[in-house]
Amino acid sequence: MAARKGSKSAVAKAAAKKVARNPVKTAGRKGASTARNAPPRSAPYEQGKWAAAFRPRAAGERRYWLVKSEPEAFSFDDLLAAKDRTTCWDGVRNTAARNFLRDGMKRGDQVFFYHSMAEPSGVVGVCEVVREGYPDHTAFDKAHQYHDAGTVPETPTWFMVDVRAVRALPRLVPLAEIKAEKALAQMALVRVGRLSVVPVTPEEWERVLAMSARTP
DNA sequence: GCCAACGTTGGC
DNA sequence: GCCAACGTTGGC
Repeated sequence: MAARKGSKSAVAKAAAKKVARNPVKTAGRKGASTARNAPPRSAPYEQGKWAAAFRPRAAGERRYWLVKSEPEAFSFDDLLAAKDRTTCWDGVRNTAARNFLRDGMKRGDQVFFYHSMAEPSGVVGVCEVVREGYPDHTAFDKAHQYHDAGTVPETPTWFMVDVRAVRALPRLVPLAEIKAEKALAQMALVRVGRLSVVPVTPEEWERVLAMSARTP
C-alpha cells in the first residue's frame, strides 16, 4: 500500500478542481513544470534561504529533518504498522520540500515525524531515511490523487524518499510547547509553517528529544 | 521582470 | 470557518 502524505483533503480538492474546472491548464503546465524542475539535481544552493541543508557534508555527517503528515491520512502508528516499518514519502507537491527530498536527505539521516492538523499537532516519532530521493511515481498515475498532468517519467518534477520508523517519542511534543521554547524560536517548523519537509539543526533535534523525555 | 489574482498549508 | 503566509500563474 502506498502511504499518502501531505494534506489529503487539500490535495484531493486541488486535484478535483484542476480536472473539473480548467482543462486548458494542462497545456500551460508543461512549460511551468520544466521551470519547476530547476534547479537541477547537482545545482549549487549557496544563495538560497536553505543553503545549509544542501552544503557538502563532512565525512559521516548525519543531518536532521522533519516531515509532516496528517494522522488521519497517515499516522506514525501507520508507519509502525507498515511492512518493514517503512514507507515512501509520496505526495509532496511543493518545490522547496521537493528539493529537500531530492537533494538534501541522505541515507541514515534522522527525521522527526510530525502530526499536522491534529489534536494536538506535534512531533510524535523518529524515523530514518533508508532510500534517497527518487521520482514520485504517483505524479504519473492519472488515476491517483496526487497525479500531476504537467510531469512525465522522463523529466520527473516530484521526488520522494523512503523512511523507516525508529521509535515513538516518549510523549508527543506539541507545537505549542515548541513555540514556547526560546531555544527553538528559529526552527524552520515554526518560522515557515506551511512547508511539509523542513531541516532541523542538531541543537533543535536534541532539544525536542529532551522535551519529549520530560513532562512539561 | 513586475505584480495582482489565486491556491495551498495549517494553526487557531 | 477564518486567516496569515507565501508559492504559483499568467498578463503585461
